[in-house]
Amino acid sequence: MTRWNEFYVHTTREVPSDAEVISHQLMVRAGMIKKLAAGIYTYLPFGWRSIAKMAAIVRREMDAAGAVELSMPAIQPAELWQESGRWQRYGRELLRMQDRHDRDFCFGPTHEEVITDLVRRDVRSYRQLPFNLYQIQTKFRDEIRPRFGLMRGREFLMKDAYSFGATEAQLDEAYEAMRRAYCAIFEACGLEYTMVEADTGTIGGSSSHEFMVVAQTGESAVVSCGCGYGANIEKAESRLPAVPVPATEPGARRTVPTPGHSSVPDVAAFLGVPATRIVKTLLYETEKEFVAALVRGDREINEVKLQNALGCDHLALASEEKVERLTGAAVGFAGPLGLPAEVRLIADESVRELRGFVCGANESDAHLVDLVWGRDLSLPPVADLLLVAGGDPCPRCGEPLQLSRGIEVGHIFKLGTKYSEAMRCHFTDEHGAELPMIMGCYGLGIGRTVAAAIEQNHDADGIIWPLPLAPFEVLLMTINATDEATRKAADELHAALVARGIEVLYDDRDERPGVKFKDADLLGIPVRVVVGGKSLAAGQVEVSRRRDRVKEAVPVTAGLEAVLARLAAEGRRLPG
RNA sequence: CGGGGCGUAGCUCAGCUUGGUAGAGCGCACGGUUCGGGACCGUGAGGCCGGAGGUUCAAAUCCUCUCGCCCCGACCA
Repeated sequence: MTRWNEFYVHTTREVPSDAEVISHQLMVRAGMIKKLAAGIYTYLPFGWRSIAKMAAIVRREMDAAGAVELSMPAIQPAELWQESGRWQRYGRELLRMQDRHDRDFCFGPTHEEVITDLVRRDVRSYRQLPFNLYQIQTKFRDEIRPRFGLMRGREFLMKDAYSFGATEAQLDEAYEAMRRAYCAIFEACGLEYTMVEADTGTIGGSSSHEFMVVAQTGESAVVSCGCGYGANIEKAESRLPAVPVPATEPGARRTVPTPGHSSVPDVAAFLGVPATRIVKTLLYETEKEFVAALVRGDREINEVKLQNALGCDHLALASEEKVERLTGAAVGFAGPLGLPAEVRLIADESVRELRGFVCGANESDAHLVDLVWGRDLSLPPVADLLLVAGGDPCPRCGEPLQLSRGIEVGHIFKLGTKYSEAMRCHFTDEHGAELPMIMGCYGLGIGRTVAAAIEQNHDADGIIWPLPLAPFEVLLMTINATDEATRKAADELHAALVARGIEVLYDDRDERPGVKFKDADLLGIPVRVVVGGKSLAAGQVEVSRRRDRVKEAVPVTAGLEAVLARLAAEGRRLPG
C-alpha cells in the first residue's frame, strides 16, 4: 500500500547542470538518486525499489546457477592486499585509510583477496570443491573522473561471484554456468545486450567476456560481426588486407626534406605517397623503459595490446621534451632508424609487409623514403598492436566489422591460479598432491544495469520502465482527489489491485491533473490508471500503458481486469 | 596529474568588467480564481554571495590563499 503522499518521492522539472546523459538526468528528475559527493549517491526510495528489483533478479539467477550468497566486509586490511601484491599495484583508485592504531585498510573495490583468504582457511580437499560464492555489496573505487550518475560512480553496488575448483574442467563449467546466468539476467531485465570478448588486462587469466548493453552513450567501444564474433575494442582483432607493394623495386634509401610536415596526412600529401606506405612511430614510456611502437600510417595503436605485449604496468605517450631528447628532432619526425639503443622497438603486423616505405628521419623537418626491411634496417619484433576500426575485416569470417558503443554491465573472468598461488589457497587432490585452486570471478554492476535500462528505455517525457525493473507496476492516479466519488472509486480499485499482489503507487495528491500526468510520464511506471473527471462521471476509468500511451476507457467494474491484461502484456505472470 | 570553467535562495541562473542597501524564474507557504497534460492573480518566507585573510570609508564585485564541484585530456576493473 503506497500512497504518494506517504511515500518519499520528489520530482523536479529542472535538470541539475552536471547531469549529461539521459539516464542520469531522468534518475535525478524522477527522484531516484541524490548526489552527496562526486560519484557518491543516495538511493532514494523510488530508485531503491528498482535497485532491489534488479538485485532480486540477480539473486534468483545466481541461486539457480548454483552459486551461494554471502556478504564480506567492505573494509579490508592492507595485509591481504600486500600479500596479493595489489597494495602497490592498484594505485590511487584504491581508497586507503587507517584506523586509530595507524593500521592500513582500504575500502574494497573488489574482493578477490578477502574471498581467497576466507576459502584457504576453510577448504582443504578436492572433495570440498567446486563451489561458487557471491555477494551483492557496496564497492568503492576512487575513479579519477566519476560521471554519468550511477553509470560511473565511485561508490556503487556490484554483484561479485568467485568460483573455486580443482580442475580446469570445473572452472570451465562454472564459467559457462555464469555465462548462462548473465544471459538470463539481462534477458529478464528486458535489455538489448551483447556478450563480447574482453581484454584480461592486469588481472590476468585466460578468458574473459564482457556483457554490454547497447547504447549510444556507452563508454566502451565494441566491434561485432554477423558471424557471431564480438569483442571489446581493446581486445578486437582483425585481418587487414595487404597493401599492394609498388611494382618497381624501391630505389636506395634517401632523406628528403619535409619542412613543417609532421603529421601522417601532411607527409602523405606532401610526398605524394599513400598513408598506407608510411610507418608511424610513436614513442611511449613505461615504468621500465622507452618504447617506439610502429604502425602503418593510416592506423592507430591499441595501447592495451601494446601494454600486454610489453608486459608493463604503466604505459603513456612520452612527453614532448622526452621525444625531442630521444629523437633529436621535433615531435612528428620520429622513425625506427637511428634511435638510441635504450629505446625498445616493437612493430604492429601492419608494417611487416611494407616495402619502400616512408618514416621519420629522427631529424627535424625530414623523412626517410624508400626503406626496405632487412636492407636498410631490421624488422623489430612484431605483435598485434592494431586498434581495430569499423569496416575492418572480421578475424573469423572476413566480413566487415561493425563498430558500436555499449555500457559494460557484466564481466566474467577465468582467473586461474593467480590469487590462489599468491595467497597459498591450496587443496589436496585425490593423489595427495597440494595444488592451488582454480578460480573464476564474475562481476555485475547493479546500479549501472538499472541506469543502462533507462538509457535504453525512455522518451522525451521520461522513463519507460521494463516491467521487471519498474519500481512499481501500476500508477493509479485521481484527477480530483477531493471529490468523494473519485476517491471512493480509486480507493476501491487500489484495494483490489493490492489484494492481487500488484505493486501500486497511488497518486492521491491534491494536485492539478497536468502535474500528475507529467509526473506519471516522468516516473515511467508501466501501467497507468486514471480515475475521475468526465470518464468517472460516465462510470469509467482510463487504463493505459506507458510504452504506447494508448488510452482505453473501461467501466469501473472492469478496471481491475483491464489493468491485469496490460500487466500480462508487459510480461507479468499473474498468480491464479 | 595537465588544461579550462563554476561556487550568489531548495533548483536553474543574473549581478562581478566599472566596489556603494541582495536579484529573476521555478519551487515553497497563505488567500482568491481555476481544475484531463507542469494554470493565473495577490501576499509572504527564505541568503554569513563556499571558507579564510588582505586592499578600501565601503567588497558578492578587486588581490592572495584554501575547500568543493563541473568539463576536456591523460588514466582505469
